[in-house]
Amino acid sequence: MRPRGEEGMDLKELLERGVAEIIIKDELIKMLHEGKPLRLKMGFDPSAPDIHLGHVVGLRKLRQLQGLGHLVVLIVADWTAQIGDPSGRSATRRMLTRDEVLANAETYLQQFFKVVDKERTEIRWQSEWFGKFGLADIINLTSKFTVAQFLAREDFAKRFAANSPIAITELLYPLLQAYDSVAIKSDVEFGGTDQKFNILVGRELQQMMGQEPQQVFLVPILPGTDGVMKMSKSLGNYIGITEPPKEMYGKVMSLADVVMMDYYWLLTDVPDEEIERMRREMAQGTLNPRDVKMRLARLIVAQFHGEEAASLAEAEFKRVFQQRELPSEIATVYLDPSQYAGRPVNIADLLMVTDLVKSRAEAKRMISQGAVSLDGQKVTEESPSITIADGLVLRVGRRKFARVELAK
RNA sequence: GGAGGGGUGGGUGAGUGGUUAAUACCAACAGACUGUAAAUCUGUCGUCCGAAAGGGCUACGCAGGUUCGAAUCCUGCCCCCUCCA
Repeated sequence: MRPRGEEGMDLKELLERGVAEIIIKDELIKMLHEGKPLRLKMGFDPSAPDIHLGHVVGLRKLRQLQGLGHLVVLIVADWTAQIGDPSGRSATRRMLTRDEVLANAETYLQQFFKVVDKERTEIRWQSEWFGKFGLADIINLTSKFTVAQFLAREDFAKRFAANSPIAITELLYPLLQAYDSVAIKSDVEFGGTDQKFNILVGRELQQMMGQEPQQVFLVPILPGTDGVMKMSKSLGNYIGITEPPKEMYGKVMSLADVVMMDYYWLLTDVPDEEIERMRREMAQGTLNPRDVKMRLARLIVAQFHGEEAASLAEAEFKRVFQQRELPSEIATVYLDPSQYAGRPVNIADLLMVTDLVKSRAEAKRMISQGAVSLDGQKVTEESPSITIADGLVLRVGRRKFARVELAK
């Protein structure tokens, strides 16, 4: 599934809708009018192979520009991934083996091409050029920049002022990224607003090495499902593009209302005027935000799973969460008859063996909170036992279900 | 090389001998309500036994020790950070 409407998309809209900043916009427009295919640089860190909606914001822009005939150059940062981050501050940036890099790259590409056109993409491995880099090359590279230049970056300046550590590798990283731009002769580099500094370093290095400096295309950072922090896997507030339709739909529905319209703006093709209209009508109270969010959920699921899956996910959502009925499919757990047939079974035990709770303590908590039901009947006793009948449906809270059956 | 600060439950971060399974905030989970898995309110939030009352076990970087009793004191070790050189 690909975002719709990218072919022949209005240039003005392409450069404004869902865009944070373009440096230098006039030059980019000029380049786009010249008609020759531009090289659109996008980097990928193989230590984090899963793509979530936050990444999709930029990928949609790539796709739209591909629609105008331009070429995406995807850089697999295999070389830096194999160095790792020796500062050890982040467990996510550990050193990867060659095999891990390859496996992650494969996963990534598979997801990447759900949004970006494979036919108009060139894949480059960073080790192509850094593989033959020596110490002299690195010193040569660092000699082109000063500490003052780096302190111009707000993040570094703040940390420096606050006596917080700044690892040398953190200074090296933008240089490597900048050299990538030189290596592939990038015309435009894409990234979130947090990449501004790094991408600008790329511009400078290209100029120093006699290339035309790349343009900088920055997209806004997408807020996560909590509506406060940026979407990221480590914060657990993300929606992955390979998540199943139901899950994806549900997660969109769990978005804080305040960021709903950002999602429309950044991740859908709903026209600006219509977004404005919805915003207005919700403020007036004539439009139910729930319906606006349901439409959003549907649009997003459809992008990755198709219209049909989106409809099914929506129907399922209505059934399970709005009407509190059972989902269409419930996993069946088969129990050993010699242990469970024809005798009373403690419900807490049953919740354990069906994996609906993590511990007996949790099971008791759930029961006392009135979260447990059997065939739709709420469990109210403190320590209930039942005799198992085939097809019995257990429910814990709103989202967890299991059907039990005695194994034959 | 020298001086100092610190490692606490998913996260931030209190707590300097007992009433501390450990304040608070965030996240998470449940319930109510609703406009949705939004917002709000209430509750829960190590685990095992127990219907419950209650009782075990495990937990404050690691290993020992002092003590009736330690996250808190002592010793050693590991790790992180800051400053001076």
